[in-house]
Amino acid sequence: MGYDFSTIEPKWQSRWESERVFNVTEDLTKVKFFNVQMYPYPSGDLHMGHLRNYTYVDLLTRYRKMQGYNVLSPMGWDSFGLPAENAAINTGVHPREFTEKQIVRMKDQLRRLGAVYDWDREVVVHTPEYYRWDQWIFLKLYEQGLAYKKESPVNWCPRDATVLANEQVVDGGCERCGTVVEKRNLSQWFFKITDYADRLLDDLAELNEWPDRVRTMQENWIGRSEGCRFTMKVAGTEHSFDVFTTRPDTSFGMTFAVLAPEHPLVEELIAGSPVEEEARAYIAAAVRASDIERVADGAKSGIFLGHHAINPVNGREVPLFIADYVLTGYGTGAIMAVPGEDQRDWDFATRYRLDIIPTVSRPDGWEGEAYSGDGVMINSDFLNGLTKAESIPAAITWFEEHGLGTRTVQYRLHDWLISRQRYWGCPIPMINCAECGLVPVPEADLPVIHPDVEDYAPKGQSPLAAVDSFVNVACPSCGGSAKRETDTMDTFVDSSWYYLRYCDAHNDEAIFDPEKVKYWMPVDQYIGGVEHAVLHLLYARFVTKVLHDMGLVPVDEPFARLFTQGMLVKDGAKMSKSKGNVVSPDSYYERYGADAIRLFELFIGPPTDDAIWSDHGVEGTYRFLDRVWRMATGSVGKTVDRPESAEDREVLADAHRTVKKVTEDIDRFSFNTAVAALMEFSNTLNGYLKSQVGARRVTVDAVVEMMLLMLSPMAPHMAHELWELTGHDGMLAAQMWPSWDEDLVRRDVVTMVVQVNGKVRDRVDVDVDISPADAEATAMGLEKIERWLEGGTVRKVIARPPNLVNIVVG
RNA sequence: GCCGGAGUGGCGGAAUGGCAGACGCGAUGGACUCAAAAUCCAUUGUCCGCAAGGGCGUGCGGGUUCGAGUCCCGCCUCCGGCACCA
Repeated sequence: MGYDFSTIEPKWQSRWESERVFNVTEDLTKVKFFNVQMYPYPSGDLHMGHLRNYTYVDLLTRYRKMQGYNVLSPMGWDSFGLPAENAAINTGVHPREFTEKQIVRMKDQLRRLGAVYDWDREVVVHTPEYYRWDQWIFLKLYEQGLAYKKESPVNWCPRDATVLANEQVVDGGCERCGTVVEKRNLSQWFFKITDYADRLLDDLAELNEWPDRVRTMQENWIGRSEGCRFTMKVAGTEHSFDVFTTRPDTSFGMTFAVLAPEHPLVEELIAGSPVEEEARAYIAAAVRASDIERVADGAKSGIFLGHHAINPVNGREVPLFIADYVLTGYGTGAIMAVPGEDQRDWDFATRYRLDIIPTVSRPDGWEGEAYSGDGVMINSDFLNGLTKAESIPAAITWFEEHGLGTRTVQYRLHDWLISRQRYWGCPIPMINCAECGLVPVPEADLPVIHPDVEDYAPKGQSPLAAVDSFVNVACPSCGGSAKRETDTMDTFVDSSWYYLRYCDAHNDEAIFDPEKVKYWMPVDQYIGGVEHAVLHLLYARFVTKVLHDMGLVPVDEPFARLFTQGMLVKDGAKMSKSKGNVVSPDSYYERYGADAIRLFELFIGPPTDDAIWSDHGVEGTYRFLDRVWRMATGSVGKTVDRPESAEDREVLADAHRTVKKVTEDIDRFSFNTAVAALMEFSNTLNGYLKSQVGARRVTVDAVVEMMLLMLSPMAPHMAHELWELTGHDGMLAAQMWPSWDEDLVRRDVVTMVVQVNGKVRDRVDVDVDISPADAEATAMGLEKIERWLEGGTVRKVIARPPNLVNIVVG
């Protein structure tokens, strides 16, 4: 009977489901393991790149379960968002219908891979059951002042006709469609993530089980800078403005000052002035330009405002400019310019022939550019003679003592812009009343149901605004007529807390039962793509901290251990629909089956690294599985009953060594070498089964059993079928992971390498406990070695028994 | 520019400072077959040599060490992230 995966696979898939093998409840007698992958957007077809991730997650679910953990591995759908809406615009199919069809398809594909989940806890974002609690979270943030509406310059994608969060602007373009993002002044909803900037930064230190890469990316994104903020007066006026600098030590080198074109003071300074017209044109151009356009040419331009600012450290009056290299969104939107120590200021000063006064002594020969390195202070009055490191705090102290400035911390992180002018998202639960202003929807009125519309096309405001029955509402406060907020929430709000909902997915009284969250949280293993390093992973940490501060979640970091898998690459690009290089698993399912695909996904390379797709690879893992099948079903060699021989014992010992290796490899996420170890053992077993005397039946039974246990998380269908065929009771998934016997693993005789001057010249089998002296003697006595020693003097012998002896000859 | 990561056979990749190339793919030869597929066996870094054997070899140049793919210093190339962030 051959390896017929096409009947085996559906059989076990339905048994795992119908026998509820992977459905769990809170069980205080067991150690929990909360295994979560970043839930997918239901985009339809899964390709080989997706299957890699799903295989990793499923392997861990099955492996940890066999180790006795109470494993929760849930699944959900990030089902709000632009793709469904765009599909609706193109095809006229309602996003809900489109999305729900995709979910059905994807579930089917997960099933076909043999991926198992606790489907009782399925979370579907676009259902009122779920998004109701998005709205609830919004209200809680609003209560605490952590959600607010404000007019500010925001990123606008003209193609998707919606605003975007800073995190969703990639290389100056829209994360979704790539269109160059514009700046617009709009009134938008924000979450005040900057209140948590320090904690989000500091707590990264606790996340030891996160990849350094991700931690560094978050660190850079939060972008904490320590420095000094001080006020500068505009000479001859009542006006003043604040500047922020990380280099207060260079204040004596200030030779001009710059305001961002959008700075509020600019209007007052130019009104009625000779430069008004020129300045207005410059400002208009700067405001209109996208960020990348502003950066593009690299040349610094600006306009002298006809005013001077007073440098507080020495009273010097310096010319005041507007220039678009100063950004309105960072610091105070105004700078003191120190061309001697800042290259941007240097470039500007050179162009406009402004003074350059060095304040830090240069290395010999340094000229033609700004110097930002270390040195001794010069031209700097009371700072002269100090080093850069000494003079930064000294300068801040001076500002503080004179009441002119303060030590401050500046973040690159901005508040999270969460409102979107699109249809397919969670409605923001706010009402605008002419009498009462902004009024939150009372909790009892949640959910604010997302209404159907006829026309999904983006128009610069949410399509919901066209639904009169949705928009017009009685004010919850005064009862008068009022209008609903029609913007929807960024889908990253949905995904910032879904893992918490898994703990209690269908609670309709509360967002979740804190007791259940207490049992399951934190997520023990979180798996997903590194592309979420600063988006989702930062937002999720923020929301968890807020809910923690509210006393709802016991932990203040959601993900104890993070694993970011590499991408699957084909034809030099990440496998993706948009690149048109996807490999569909369909034909591979038909030819080789799910287990061979899974095994190849594991074997293809280190999970953290990108891997290159190879059409032949699956064939290799299929051959391996087919060989295991034949060995386990007795069609290879013959077995006999006889007492145990040394050879039998060695095969058993090898099986134990394999268990040890596979266990350690899975624990360190080295799945490719775990598979290789199993292949290696199968080669050993194959040779043993074909041995002249015949393999010993008891030994074969024992090692095949171990092999099936190890294969269970990797190639579960075949392993389960063979488990049953070889006469075992109970389902394989419910068995314990095998352990190994250290006495068997230990080798009595090992191969010792003998080197002469570091080059391997011979090998010899020795007792594992050989003493250094005996090892040396054995090595020196080898015929081949003696030849290498002839004519030389032995200077030194390094003995590292039982592995190596190195003889140094001079 | 700054911050990460990586460079090993024809290919994917292995290797707590101790036998470089495990395992797999591909290739070559053989067995089985009328033939093919499947399967099985063998070979497969490179150079010299009939062989025994030896030389060389982990991006480049140095160093530490009895011994370096691995550690240190200086480069090169590629990939990723951040970037007029004051």
